[in-house]
Amino acid sequence: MSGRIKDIIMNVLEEASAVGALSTPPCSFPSVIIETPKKEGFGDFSTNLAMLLAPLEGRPVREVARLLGDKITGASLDVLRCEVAGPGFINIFLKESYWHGVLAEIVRKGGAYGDTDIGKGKKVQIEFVSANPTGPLHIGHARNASVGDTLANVMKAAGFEVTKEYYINDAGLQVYTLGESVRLRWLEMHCGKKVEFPTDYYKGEYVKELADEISRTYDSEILDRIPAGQAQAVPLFQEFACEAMLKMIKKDLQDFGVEFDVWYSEKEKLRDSGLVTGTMEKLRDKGFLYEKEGAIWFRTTDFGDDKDRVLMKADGELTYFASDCAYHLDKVKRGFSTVINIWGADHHGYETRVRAVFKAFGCDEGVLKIVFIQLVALTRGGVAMAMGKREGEFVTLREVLDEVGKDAMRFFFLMRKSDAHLDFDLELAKKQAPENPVYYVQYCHARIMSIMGFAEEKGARLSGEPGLEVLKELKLKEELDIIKHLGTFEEVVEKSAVHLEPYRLTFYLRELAGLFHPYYNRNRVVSENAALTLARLFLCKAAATVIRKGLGLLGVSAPVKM
RNA sequence: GCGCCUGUAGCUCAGUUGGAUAGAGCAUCGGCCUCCGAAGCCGAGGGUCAGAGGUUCGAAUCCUCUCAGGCGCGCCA
Repeated sequence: MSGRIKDIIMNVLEEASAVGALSTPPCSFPSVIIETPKKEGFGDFSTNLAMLLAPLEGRPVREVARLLGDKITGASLDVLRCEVAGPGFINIFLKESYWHGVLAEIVRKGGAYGDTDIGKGKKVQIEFVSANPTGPLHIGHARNASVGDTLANVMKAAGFEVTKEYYINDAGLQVYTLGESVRLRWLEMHCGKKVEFPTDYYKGEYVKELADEISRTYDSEILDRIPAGQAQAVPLFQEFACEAMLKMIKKDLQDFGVEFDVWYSEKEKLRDSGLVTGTMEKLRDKGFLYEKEGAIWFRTTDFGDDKDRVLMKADGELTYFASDCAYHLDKVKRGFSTVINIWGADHHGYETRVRAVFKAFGCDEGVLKIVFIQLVALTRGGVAMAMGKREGEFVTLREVLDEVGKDAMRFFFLMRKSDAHLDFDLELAKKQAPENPVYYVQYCHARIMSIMGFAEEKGARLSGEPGLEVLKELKLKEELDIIKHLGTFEEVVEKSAVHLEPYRLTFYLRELAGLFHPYYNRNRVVSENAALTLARLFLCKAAATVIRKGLGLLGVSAPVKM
């Protein structure tokens, strides 16, 4: 909404330069920054333009500010007046009619309000969650999923073409270990054998469940005929377990409101297809590989890494990193202009390594963006809860989902910057009480819907789009404040997308609800005054629309009743 | 030891990317339902922005150093 004002100012600058009122040529103008001041009395918008321009002009700041202020006032009927304040800010005061126009536009756009085209249809890939299919998703994955999915929604709204992708790490040691873990449990539980269970194997209860399941699925004779040698026994267990885990993960995510466009199998797409070995050959041709102690190394130190990395181990197995080289190269080949990885913060040491791949192939490193997600500290009524997959004691996404629900979870996970620690208290998230912020916003929506229902009973019905004659009834400061806040929604969506910071949405929505609730408490929407009632109903409608849209981007429901 | 992240009210965090007198929520205390949803509202107290320098019209924000906490530093993923 500040865009129109910005245009006006840029025109003013160019014109002033053309007629000689400014000596600075248009090519060296500072970029025009419009702010919405946080203080009352500083106008609707303000700009620091004069402070940046004055040194170039070689004139006093206030003189330049006054000159520009006068011209801005004259340039648009929407501008009431401009004031020069403080060290040289130009504070711009707009007429009420400007804001009525903003409200009308929001109502007209409806559910499409908030959508912009700054992404210009650029292809973006967001890879997130990508948990190994070696166990159920835990609470950390839930945060990752919330951030990734909301970021995808926000970027779509901002006009990017987004592909959501889950990388399935279904080759290598971890899934092998899972298969072995299940096999050992099976031997123990269904063959009555005494087994030594290695400490670094998966110990969770779900491993035993898998052992049960496999014994039900397969004829015991088939399993019995498996020779004692592990190498042959494992594939059946491994595939079975991996598939079962993946199925569970997909179901968890679906119930959490997250759908992926692509499930990318490491085994199928990278290993079996020969993409990994092909990529290694290319690296070899470029001279970045060498052999040492029976392993094949990638000289990532050429690209800022602090040590070289193994691609093929001495035992002939490929490393996870080998796959990742091929995977990231493939992402670039698929034509994405931006590739976003959402990683747990414990992976940050991995970043330079992956960037080395881009550099080695001469790819623009700027296409890779990594969002780090800090750990979630889970508490119940303030008491810490244990985490950690290997220990077999972890809180799963499913448990929390069943207990507190999708809405509270998704909202809570976006109440903090991704790279900040997050305290998540189960008792609080569950509470249907004022200290639970998700209800504060949802309640606002339900309340507005209720008001509109009441209005309809009284015979006040909204139809079509509001004209300025109708909206001119909205004169209260509180009403204009709500419109102004509604007017920044597009900008919030854009900034969330561009800065990869979807958490901005939760703050925005809390602020919006924080403006509406007090307004409601002090003023009647539905009253004897028909004209005023109509105008206020339009205001309500716009607020509800934006809340619904915002919650929708977060993957949180906007209930009509609660 | 090296690298990344963090340090703002009692607690949990914002702070429009360098702007004007640093803001919310929770917690605490005191008020508000004959009237559209009290899951709400109104009011009060609370600060050496970890510390020290520097950059400039101007710093919570940028640079350097120190202190404190978290994470990472595998032929694991």
